This record gives sequence, C-alpha cells and structure tokens, in this order.
Amino acid sequence: MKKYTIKNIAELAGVSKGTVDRVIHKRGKVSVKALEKVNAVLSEIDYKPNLLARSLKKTKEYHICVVLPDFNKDPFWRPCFEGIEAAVQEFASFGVFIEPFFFHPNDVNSFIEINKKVLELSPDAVLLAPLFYKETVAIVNNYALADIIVSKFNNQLETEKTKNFVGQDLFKSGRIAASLLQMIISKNAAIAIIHIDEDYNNSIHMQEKEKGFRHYFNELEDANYVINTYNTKQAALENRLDSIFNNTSKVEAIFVTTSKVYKVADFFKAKHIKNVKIVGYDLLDENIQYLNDGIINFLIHQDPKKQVYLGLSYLVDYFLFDKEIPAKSLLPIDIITSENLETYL
Amino acid sequence: MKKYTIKNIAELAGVSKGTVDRVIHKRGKVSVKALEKVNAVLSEIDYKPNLLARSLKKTKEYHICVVLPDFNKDPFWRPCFEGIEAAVQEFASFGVFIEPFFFHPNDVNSFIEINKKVLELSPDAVLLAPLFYKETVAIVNNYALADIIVSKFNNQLETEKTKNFVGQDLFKSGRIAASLLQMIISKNAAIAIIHIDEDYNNSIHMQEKEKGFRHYFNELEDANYVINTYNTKQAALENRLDSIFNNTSKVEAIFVTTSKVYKVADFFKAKHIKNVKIVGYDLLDENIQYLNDGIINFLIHQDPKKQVYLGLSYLVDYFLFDKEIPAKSLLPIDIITSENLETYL
DNA sequence: CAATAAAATGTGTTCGAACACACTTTATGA
DNA sequence: TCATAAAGTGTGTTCGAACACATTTTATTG
Repeated sequence: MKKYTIKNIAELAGVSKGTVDRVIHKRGKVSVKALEKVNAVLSEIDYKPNLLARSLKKTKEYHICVVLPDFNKDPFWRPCFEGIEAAVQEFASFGVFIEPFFFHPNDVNSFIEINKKVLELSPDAVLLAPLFYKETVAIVNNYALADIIVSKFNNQLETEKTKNFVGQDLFKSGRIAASLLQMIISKNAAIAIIHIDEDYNNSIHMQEKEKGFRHYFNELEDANYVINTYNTKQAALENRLDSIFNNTSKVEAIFVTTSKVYKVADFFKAKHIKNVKIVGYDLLDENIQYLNDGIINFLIHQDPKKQVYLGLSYLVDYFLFDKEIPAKSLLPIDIITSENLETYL
Repeated sequence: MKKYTIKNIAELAGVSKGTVDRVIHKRGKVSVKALEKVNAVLSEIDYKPNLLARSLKKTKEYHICVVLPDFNKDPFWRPCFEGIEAAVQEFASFGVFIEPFFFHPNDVNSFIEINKKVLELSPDAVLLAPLFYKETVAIVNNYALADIIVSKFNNQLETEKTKNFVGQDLFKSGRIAASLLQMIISKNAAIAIIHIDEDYNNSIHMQEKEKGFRHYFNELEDANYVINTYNTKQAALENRLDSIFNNTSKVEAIFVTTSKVYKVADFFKAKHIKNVKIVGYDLLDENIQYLNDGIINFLIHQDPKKQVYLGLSYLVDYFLFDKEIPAKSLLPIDIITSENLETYL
C-alpha cells in the first residue's frame, strides 16, 4: 500500500498540485478536463492525506472549555477533573488548549454565570455537564449562535443544538442494578430506592435509573417485589433511614441512584445493621472502602473520567483531523464488585 | 500558556535554531556559554516540541507485524483481527503500516514458521500472541537480535527481552469467576473447573485462572466447596460431561477457563439440564446467545480487540511521539451479564 | 479582432522540527 | 607566527498539505 502525496497525484494526473488541491477540497475553479484527470487518478489509488502535515499547516490554536461542577462540592466530579488534566497534557503539544470551569452543583445561578463567562471567551468548543435542563437549553442556544460547538457528558438532555453526548444509558443502568440485587436477595423481598439530592437537579438522571430499575422487576413473571422510592436531601438522610429501618422493617435491599451511596453505608455501619444489600454508583474513595468492607455489594461504574477524556478526544480529533464526532457515545456499564474493583483503578 | 518554537527559543537565548536543536537533542558541539544561555531559557519556559512537525519531518514509514492465531480455527481471535483492522485504518495516514500474520493455534510449527517469515520482513515492531512458551522465548530472542521491538498481548509470558504486555491479570480473573459463582450457588456446593484445549498450549493461561479460582474458595472461612478439575479436548468433551453429570451428580456450577464455554453450554442445552450455573470467558456470538438464554450466567470479558488495539497504539505512540511503552498494561476485568452485555457490543 | 473580463492553472511560501552542510571561531602543533 | 585541525555556530532545505498570489488560458463583448 503505497503512500501518495498531493505531488504524486499531480504528476500522475498531469496537472499541478494546486489543481489537485482544488479538486480534493472542492474549491471549484477547475476545468472539466482537469477534474476528470484528477478524479481518475484518485479513484485508482487510495489517497489518504497526511494528517500530520495538514494539521501542522493549519497551525491554529484550539481552545476548549469544560464546564462542570466543582469537585470540592461533590467528589463525584473529581475523576472528571483528572480526565481533563490527562487531556490537557496529551493535547497541549497539538496546539489544543483545554480549560476547566467550575460551578456549584446546587446553584443554578453559578451554572448560568460560568457559562456566560465561557461564552465571552468564545472558545472553539465547550464540553458541558448539563445539570440543569431549562438553563442548558438557553445556554446551548447562545453557544450555537456564537458558532461554538457544544458537547455534553454525563447527563443526556435532548436539546436541538447539540447532538454530541458521551455517557451511559441510564435506564439500562437501573435495570442492571436491579438484576444484581435480584441475584442476592430473596424472592419478593422489599426494596428501597433512595434518591439523595439537594435540589433535585439530577432528577431526570435519577428518574431514568429508577424507571429502569422498576422495569426490570415489573418484567419478572411470578414475582412481586415490594419497591418503595424515597427522595431525601443529604441532611435529612439519617432520619429518613431511621424511619425506614425501624424494628419492623423487612427491606432487604437498597438502590441508591447516585454516587452518594456511601452516605447510606455510613448509616448501616453506624447502626451495625447487616444483611441489607446495597447497590450504588461510582468509585469514590468512600464507596470503595464500603465495597471492600462488604457493606456495599455492587457499584456501577459510570467512569466519569473516561467520559470527559473521550468527549475531549472527539473534539480534538474533529478539529485536528476532521473526524466526525459521534452523536451519541454510550460507554459500557461496568459492574464492580470487591473482586474486580482493583482492575479498574 | 504560550506555545514556544525552536525559533522563539533561539531568539530568546540569542543563538541560532541549530544550536537550540543541538542542546535539546544533546548532540554536543555546543559551547558552555551557549548551552547555559539555552538552558536558562528552557528552564524559564515550558517547551513542548510540536509533535506534528516532528513526526512529519521524520517521514519514516513504520512497519508493525501482528502475529496471532487464525480466527477461522478459533473464533476467540476474531475480535483481535477487528482490533487490527481498526488500527490499520486509524494509523495509515500517519505512515504506519500494520500487517497481520496468522498461525494455527494448535500447531507449534506454524507458529515457528510464521515468525520466521516475519523476522525476514524485518519490521520495526512485532505484536505477538505468545501461545507457546518455549518457542516464544527463542523467537523473541531472534527479534531482539534484529533490533525488532516485541510487544505481547493476551498471554503473559515472562521473557527477558520483552517487557511490554497488554492483557489481564489471569489469577484475579479466576478469583472473580469464583466470586460470581459463589453468589448464585448454595454453600459448599460441588464445582467443576473445565479446561478445554487441544494440546494444552494455553495451559499456563488456564492454570493461572484455576489458581485464582481455587484461591478464592480456599480463602473462605467456614466453607468447604468441593472443586474438581477436568482437562479435556474439544472432541472428548461430551463424553466427559456425560460422566460428570450422571444421575448422582451434585455439581452445581461450572467454571470454563476459556472462550470455549459455549461448547459446555451446548451440552446442557441438548440434555435439558438446568440449574447448573456456568461462568466462562469472552463475548463470542455463541456465548452471547447462551448468556441471553440464561444457560451461561456470567461471562468475563477479556476484550481481545482492545488488547490488540491498545498494544498497537502504544507502538505507534512510541514511534511517532517518543512516548514510553508501559511495561505491563492490565485491562479491567469486565463482568458481563445478560443485562449489561449490550453496552459492551 | 482586439480588448477585457473571467476562468483555470501553476508557483511559491508557510507551518515547526530535524538535520545536512557551510561557515566562523578557537585551539594545537611545528 | 602561520598552517591546520577541531570545535562551535548559523543557514538552508526537507517533510506534505494548504492557501495566497501570479500567470496563463479561455470566454465575452464592443
């Protein structure tokens, strides 16, 4: 498989490299005769432009802003930051400048503000964790007007102007949680779904998971699991759990729909309650600890680091190498136990 | 973070770009005074050479050969071929030429022959599936003498001359299989480990998995699972299973140490035996079918496609961008059930 | 059929690093 | 002190694609 250059093609076609260039890029100003000659050669050979040379010439500096919650406010987002750091290193020598911007996960205004700031910087692209639905729609619109490409990760909100999303299928993820619990609890047991959130920002996120979870059990034949849902803020969690796990409780299993599952585990450890199975999300240090202790039984890995890194890779490949960005990139839903945990760290 | 070029540095240091180049590449022929001036500038700024320009200039064509078993003989290797195809596409435009070479997985001679052939081609690197231990040692030696870089994947054989390996921790993988079965079988149940192989080429591979599997159960306190190991060739498998699963069998679970687990599932389907739990390896079409049918309970995903692709990426990054190749790259050990399967396809 | 516009084509420079080669300065020995 | 070697330094070309600009060819009009 010989490698051809523009010059090679020009010689083969008996024209100049300028003409070949115009044909390839459809810039017009080419006679029918020349066009045919060049196309004849192009159809003969498998021309792959040297991407190194191409992006070297372009020489443009690309600026990508990542907008995500502050990981000091919610540790879930720390791996995302690590993903950004990795990407910064990796892509700096290609002239891509990646910059993170943080907002408060419970404060819509900080979300709006930071996006306003980013918009003013007019970067080439924005990678966004769209926690707030309504506001995201407006913001994405503004970005679109300013010709800024927007990709989203983690939360899949259907907005017209962005079609790029990196994340997981949340419904399926809920089903998986259900199937895992089913394996280790008795038939028709009582199950609690717990949504822990401050202002229900994540509500769509959590609701999808719940739907999937319930869907799994509803689909079972000859089974009648008792599933109750509890919404609570972090501060009220302990009281809530206290009221659920009173003396008469028959709840055998808990599905926590976010990475906050360690908060629930805290409770069980403190109260020395055993034999309640717990499934939750994400490899936070606290969760890992409880998984190893056997208090949490399964974690579902959403791999936020990979989500961010992949989202950024797509943008870089798009800018540098004209690759298309996949509209939807759904990552595998990894099942984590204390046994295979290590291999993911 | 401004981007500096050699020319920038030369101006800042008051020398020519040639001198800067000599300093950066430690080519010598630089006076102490000039060296100091350039180093002063270099320590001030964060110079990252433009990798695009660098590899463009190098212009060299790299040739990488992948040596692996013929996937027509064993479907396990098909995804590897897909990984190669993806890499071929991806890296062709960077001047990297990747070529697969197949040997017969049960024929040492074909392994030796094909490697001889590859050696004669004197590629820049070889990515190797080292099925046969003794022969691999000799072959790797020959490659080393010819200054050909060797990376290995799938089977981790400790040879002096190669330190690059992409694969999984097999011992851990065995432990994971054990932990999965433990969740769904009764306490102190009887378990069969089945090694299916023609000539025990994979023996090290399979033995590691068995060790891990047994280690898990041995470690349990107050438990006494009965674990028996059976070695069999594919042709003899049915008879063997017949003798194990006779009327008095109490075997509740089976661990098949390779992707051939569908062969075992074939038996159970044909004989209408239910309630025997099965764990095996890899997402072959046949295995996927049995997983969905509920005959196979878990599959462990070794992601051979990713192994090959990653192995090739490392080599390309090494050649093009001077990145170091990690000595050992252990991929996550994915637990696959009928629920999360789809997200891996 | 000039004159001029319009279209087509070719030439040359640029991106940044790498390196060959030419040139200048310093060191060494007779 | 001069010749010559050795060390140090700078200049210029190359990689391949992209594009600006100059030049040539063809079409159009009075």
